[in-house]
Amino acid sequence: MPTPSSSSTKNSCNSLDFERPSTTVDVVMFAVRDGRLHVLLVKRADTPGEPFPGQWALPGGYIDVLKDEDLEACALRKLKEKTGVVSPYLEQLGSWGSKTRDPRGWHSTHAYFALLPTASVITPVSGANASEADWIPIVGKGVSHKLAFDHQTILEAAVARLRNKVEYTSLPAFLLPETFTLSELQTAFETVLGRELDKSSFRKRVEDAELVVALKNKFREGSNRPAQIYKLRSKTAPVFFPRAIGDSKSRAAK
Amino acid sequence: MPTPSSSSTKNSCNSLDFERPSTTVDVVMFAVRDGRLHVLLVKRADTPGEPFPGQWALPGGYIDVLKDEDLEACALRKLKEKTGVVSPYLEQLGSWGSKTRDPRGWHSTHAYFALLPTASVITPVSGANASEADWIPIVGKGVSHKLAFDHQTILEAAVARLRNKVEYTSLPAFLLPETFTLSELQTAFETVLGRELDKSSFRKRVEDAELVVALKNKFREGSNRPAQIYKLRSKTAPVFFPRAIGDSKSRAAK
DNA sequence: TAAGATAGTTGCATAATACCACGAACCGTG
DNA sequence: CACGGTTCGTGGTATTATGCAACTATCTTA
Repeated sequence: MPTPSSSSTKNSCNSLDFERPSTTVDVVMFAVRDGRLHVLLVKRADTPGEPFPGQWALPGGYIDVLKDEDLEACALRKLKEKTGVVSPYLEQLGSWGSKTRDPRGWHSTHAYFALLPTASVITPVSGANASEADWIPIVGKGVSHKLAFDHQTILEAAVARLRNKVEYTSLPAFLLPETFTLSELQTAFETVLGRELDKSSFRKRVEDAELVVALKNKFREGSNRPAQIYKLRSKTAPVFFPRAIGDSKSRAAK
Repeated sequence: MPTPSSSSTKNSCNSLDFERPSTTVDVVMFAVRDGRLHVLLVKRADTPGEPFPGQWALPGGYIDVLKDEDLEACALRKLKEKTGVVSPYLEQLGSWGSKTRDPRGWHSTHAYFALLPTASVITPVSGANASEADWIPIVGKGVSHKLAFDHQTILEAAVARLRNKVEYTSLPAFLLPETFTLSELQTAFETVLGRELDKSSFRKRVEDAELVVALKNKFREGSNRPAQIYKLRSKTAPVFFPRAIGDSKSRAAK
């Protein structure tokens, strides 16, 4: 993760030029491990002079104007560097920028969030060039660590967005391996949602939306009655259900 | 709208420093004029050397690291400069950044979209310091002009987002003056949606969501039967309806 | 072979909307 | 001052996707 070598306070030049804010890209990467939702966080270097040394932060960093063609390419690069995954579900989350969010001066960040299939999580973290990294479980609105910068805010926004979208999209499907049973799919929804769902309703919904395709003669065996194995009809495009799941009371903002 | 005085190709300094992308904020401002949805566009200066001279573009420009506290403040500043409106509905739309979207080099922009009440549109455009500006009608997915940079893409994203949100939120209410009749409210929805709605369903929806409050003994007179006048229960917070409007077929992406 | 567990189905209740029809209040005209 | 025309406002049934509950099916384990 690149870092400006001059971490001096102001980076404007002799400047008739406008002083320009620094720009970063951060990625909130979600995955399910042993039935719980996790985020990938990195521990910042303990170098003095660097802001928030030794603190947990979202993976990300400065845009490389030579390597990165555009914002999404930059996010994908960081994703690949950290997890090795090349084409996960990736969505722009929003951007945060202010005078004060980074002690080095005006910074803005473009935040993305990604959903990684469980398979790829087995490669937990290559201890790459950068510092430590680990999967941290989501607790409540975020995570039980203090995060660097405004990453707490960003993470909470990502969790809120994901939880909200579960209500009417098929996003949790992207947290599963290529093939899965309907029970596993339902569990993924429940994990993200933090609440149990009715089996019958869930299956009708999935069926009517034509989200999945049954694999002929493929069954998950070993645990009692064998379960039909399915795959997604579209590996990349999420499905939008006609109505939100859950009772109208539980739904609220954004 | 500020512009870097050195419009030379590269703006990195002597630089051990990382070369950093330029950052702008653009605002898609919507309003309803004589029954049609409009956007505010500005004509770029005809200065040679400037990219896209004389072309229509979204209002926006570079972040002022001295004046702007954060991104939203920057968007609000531009809104006020162009329209005089100080507290409209404002929502972050997304960000676009790439090596090629601005011929001067790596640029990224933070895009917002705003909904302005019809009253404030009477002040169409102060010909302020900058160049020409005008309200342009939305046709189809966007506007029938060629726009500078990737502003066509951004505008289309804004229109799509607005149209999508009409289905399940009360956003069009922010396009109306403080007080209005239910018919006017419905018309605002229809204007944005581009399709007619059933009166009975619409009113039940609005009623159940407790979106509006009736003003006792206030009626719009002059046109046949007087109509009850209402105001929003909350001037700032949108309401989320329990289900999407319209038949499930018409609904599709994002 | 019976008990337990997971998979999968069926039927009725519910909630918010679509669709259609009607009543209410005001405006113009003759 | 009756009467058609227009806009405002409401009420009734149909539709659709979900919630909820009971039931059957198939395998494992003892």
